[in-house]
Amino acid sequence: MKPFQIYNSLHRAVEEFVPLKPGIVTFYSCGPTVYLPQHLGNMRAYVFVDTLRRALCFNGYDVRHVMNITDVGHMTSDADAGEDKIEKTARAQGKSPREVADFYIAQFKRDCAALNIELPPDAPAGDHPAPPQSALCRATDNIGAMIAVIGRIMANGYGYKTPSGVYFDVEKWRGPGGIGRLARQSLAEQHAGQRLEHSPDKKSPHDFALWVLNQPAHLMQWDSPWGRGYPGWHIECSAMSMKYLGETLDIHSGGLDHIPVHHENEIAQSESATGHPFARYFVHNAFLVGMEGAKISKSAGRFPVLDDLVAAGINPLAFRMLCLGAKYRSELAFSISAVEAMELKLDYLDEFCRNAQRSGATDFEDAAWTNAYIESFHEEINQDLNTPRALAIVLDMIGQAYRRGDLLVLKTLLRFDELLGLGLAERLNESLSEERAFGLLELENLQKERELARACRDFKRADALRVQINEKADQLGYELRDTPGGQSILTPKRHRS
RNA sequence: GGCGGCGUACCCAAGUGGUUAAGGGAGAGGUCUGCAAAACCUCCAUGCAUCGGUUCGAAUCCGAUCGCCGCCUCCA
Repeated sequence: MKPFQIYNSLHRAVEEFVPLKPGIVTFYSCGPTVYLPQHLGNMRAYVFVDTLRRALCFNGYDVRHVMNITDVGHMTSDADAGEDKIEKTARAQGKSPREVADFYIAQFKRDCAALNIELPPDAPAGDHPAPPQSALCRATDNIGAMIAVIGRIMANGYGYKTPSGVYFDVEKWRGPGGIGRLARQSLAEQHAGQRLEHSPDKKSPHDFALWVLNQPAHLMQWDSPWGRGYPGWHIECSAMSMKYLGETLDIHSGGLDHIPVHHENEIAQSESATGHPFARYFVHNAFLVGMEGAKISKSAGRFPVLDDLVAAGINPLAFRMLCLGAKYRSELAFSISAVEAMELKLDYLDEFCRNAQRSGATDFEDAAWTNAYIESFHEEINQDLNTPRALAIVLDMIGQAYRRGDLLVLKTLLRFDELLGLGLAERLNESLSEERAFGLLELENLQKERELARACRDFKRADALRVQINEKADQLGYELRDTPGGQSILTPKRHRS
């Protein structure tokens, strides 16, 4: 089996993945900013993060995963005097910033759960002598860690204090490649068009805030060695990744849009503080786009959220499958019909699982012919997460199973689903709720009656009974279907069949 | 103005130098079935925005043109 390979934005190439410490991966993901619901574009990013995490686990790595939650410090503009987005929402809704953040964090977690995105456990609040190695951590719980990093940057001479804040001295920093290593864009090039506003306190317009001072209107303020204020918008990632995962990360993930500014600045800050490389692999996901090919974004106003799909009666996991149907580095054009096509296929997988179980697949080892599929599946995953190919292999295997009349491939399929995360095992094992079980029991008599009618070739009566049964079964999400053996069965209703 | 990306069938989408251009949806035909449904089978791009070039050979490399999009402001 070829080793896991991933596209590294640092070198713009697909590279073999080799962790710093054998068997262990430190993985930091840029998480949500919680002042609005996460739209489907955001959720695509987290499906990608989850898929990458699963792929690393699939390859036997012990993954230590940290994701941040930005609940302070994102400005409505980068002019160093903009309004904090969370505070803006708080004012608009008459809530405290913490309440706003809590609300959207809960919603984020709920959406992740619906998509089978496994988040790291909540980090304990406050400073701990031995912080956990996987954590979902909030910026406002880690102000101390941020101040510590800023202190190191200052001590190393890369920051300077002014009345409006503490800034990072971009011109002075000459780390490997300097600023622009990731984006491959020199500072001169970056600002050829000059859209950046100058703050009179900055030595250079490229300098960015580490700690903002003298903004009395801001609700969220903390004391620091430089005065009362709040952190700049890049420092949390440097501080929290260091705190939980160490000074050099194996993998740092985020959206493509983070390359030129956020990640550049993170690298500069972190490396000027520690003197060590910040992250060995930077991975970035491409956007979900609308039908016109335009980016879906929070600032653009209208954007679909997971609840919109749920309202349309679509299984959220169909959206996950849609994401898996395209490479994470390709733009994906979103449409309801595209999700529906995937939902159809998801139903097909569920149906296969039930068929396989009925034929006793849970009691036997899988057929030997699945080995070739296991190998090629793993190979595609290790090839920079080629999930579309992997999905094609899964479907091919199932078609093969039906064709051979040998459904003993359930274990293999469920093993694949550990990577795909479509929840096949959960739905298969989902025990019927009492109410539903009771309802189905009631239908069994009618079902037997119909079978009798069929045996007597009284098809008129059989069809009438089927209509009657289906009317009731439909309410329970089931439908009647005849099997080749002549038996009739009640089975979960397929979507849009 | 600078940097970057994309353009593959009706739709979504793999493939980035080499036999017949993955897979899915939609569509057409068929097998099976009392009928339905499910499942399976067959068909569905001599062509990969356009035009040139390199090569024995290109969707894949190079150049030009057209079109779309992203970033350089908060953004996955």
